Amino acid sequence: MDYSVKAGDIILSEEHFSLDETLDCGQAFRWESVPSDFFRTYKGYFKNYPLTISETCKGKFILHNTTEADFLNIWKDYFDLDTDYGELKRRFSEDETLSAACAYAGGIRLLRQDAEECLISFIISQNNNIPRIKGIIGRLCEMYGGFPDFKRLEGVTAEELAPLRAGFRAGYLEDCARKVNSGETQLEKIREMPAEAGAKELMKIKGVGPKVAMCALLFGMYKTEAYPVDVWIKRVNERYYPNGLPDCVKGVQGIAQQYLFHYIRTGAPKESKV
DNA sequence: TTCCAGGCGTATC
DNA sequence: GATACGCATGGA
Repeated sequence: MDYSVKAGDIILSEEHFSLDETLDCGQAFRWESVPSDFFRTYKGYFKNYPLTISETCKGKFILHNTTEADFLNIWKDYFDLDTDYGELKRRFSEDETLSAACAYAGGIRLLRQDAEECLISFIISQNNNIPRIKGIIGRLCEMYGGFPDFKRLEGVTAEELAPLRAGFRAGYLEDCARKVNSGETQLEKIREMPAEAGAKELMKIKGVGPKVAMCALLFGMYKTEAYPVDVWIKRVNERYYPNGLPDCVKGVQGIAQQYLFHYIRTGAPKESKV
């Protein structure tokens, strides 16, 4: 990673980074591609700090209207720019499937997102599709003038959330807000726990099962050993890893999961019937 | 019309 | 502990 300041913008070089592959791969739901003169431009947020970022060519980026202080304090961490993804991918290359997945979409990075936003977002994600998840979250942000933290959601009821059209998940959000605000669920303690113990704690919330808990830990608390298993990863496990994951992913299964998730959905050859 | 979407709660065995 | 089924909503 290398950067410079130029006319109020940050100019960033990072070889292992693609906006499409990182911001539109189902780990974050508040980034949208917008028209521009550049190869690609996205608008989105960390918490409620806005950013417009362009990819001008492979490995070259502009963070528009961004001070060096904001880059160093917010965006460098958010985009996980201190982690060497080249080194990670070299480790993954020991495994044939992961090697193919990294070759297919080598610009994926694991975002260091906000814990509260991720917990809420992945409760909404269950038995749902990505465009509709984005719609519900968009309406939530509209209702509260930005993504609400749990303090903002204190005492909220499923009825009050009806305009979101979140369906049966509204009741889950109500229970989640109540448990976090009462201190029954302590996210900062969970952040310090090993993933398995943290997941067990999160699963006391109604509507949080193993998959949502692991997503909250991986995406919202950078627990890289958390390995969320959804229908797609279940297919990966059955097809490529019937005897378990390879040793080379130890400790960073969650990052490997991102490459595998994207690969099995859009890149892997179709399974032929025997 | 039916099926599916980054699952989970509940009932039943 | 394993398995079957319903669940709100909306797009394909």
